[in-house]
Amino acid sequence: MTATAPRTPTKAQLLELVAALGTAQWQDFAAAASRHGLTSVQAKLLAQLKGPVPMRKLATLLVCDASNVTGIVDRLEARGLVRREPDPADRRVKNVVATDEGHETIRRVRAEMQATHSALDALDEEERTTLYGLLERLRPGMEHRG
Amino acid sequence: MTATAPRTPTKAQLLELVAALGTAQWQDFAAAASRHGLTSVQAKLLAQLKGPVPMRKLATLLVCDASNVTGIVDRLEARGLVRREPDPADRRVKNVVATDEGHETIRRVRAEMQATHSALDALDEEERTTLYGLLERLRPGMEHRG
DNA sequence: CATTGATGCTTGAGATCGTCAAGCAACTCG
DNA sequence: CGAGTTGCTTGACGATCTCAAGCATCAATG
Repeated sequence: MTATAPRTPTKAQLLELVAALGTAQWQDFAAAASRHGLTSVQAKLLAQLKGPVPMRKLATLLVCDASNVTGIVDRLEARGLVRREPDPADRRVKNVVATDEGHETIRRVRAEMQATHSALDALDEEERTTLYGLLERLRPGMEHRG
Repeated sequence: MTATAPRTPTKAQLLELVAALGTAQWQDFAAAASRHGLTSVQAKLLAQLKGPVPMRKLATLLVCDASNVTGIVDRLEARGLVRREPDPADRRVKNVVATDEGHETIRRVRAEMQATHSALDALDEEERTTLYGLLERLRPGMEHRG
């Protein structure tokens, strides 16, 4: 133990740091979205639309009530960023699809997350690989509470 | 160099993973807060109160308008979790202080973040140290946009 | 001391977010 | 067909958030 032996952080410290970074990234996202006239929630919904997604599925992904999704999609649709399309297999279902403008907008929001990008740029390839591996190990425990 | 060489993730993949974990942790926090009748924002404000904090400072910490803090503190105060105290040095300022019940409540919320805790438990000491070090390197870039 | 300007907090208006209860349409199964 | 379930919307209501306006206090200046 000479040069490279940082003390082991307590779980509380680690938790606090993870929380701080999560918050910082969310603020970064919210600010980028805001520059395009979107709220964080609207941008988050838009970010789910790689393809057609039923309203119900969106409620699950955003962890909120289905009735809430109705309003958010209403506003996005009014601005021409998404469309509601009938589902050919089930007439109850409405699939939400991002328009070209919608895709372009969320692409820009992601690109403009400067704080996050520059933070990640501080790591070299090996560090990113290590970080990715560790975060992947955290994921299972985090998401089975959906 | 033989067994341990996972492919380097793209920056986009890493970004997505960080976002997913941040969201998961936030949901975990919100759920724990909700069990104590608190909204996420109320709990987040409560979490800042290690000591007396002026309203203005809270607005800065929560990255929102000061008028917003007024309402949040109003509701916390109505439930006996915080108090407003006059600042002896500046009569314009009101310092917000957590009551004993307030401290106890936020302590429990933190303790009940099961998904987050069990996720961190999946790492051994060395991994936690490594993760902490990497996340600390990310921090500077993330927060100088406050 | 009086004036001017800045700062801290609150209030009110208005939009969004979020839940719950209720309702309608459509699907499923017996 | 009939009963129960599911998907979506609506309406009511509270919480969050911003902006503009207002009041009290502080700080600086003449």
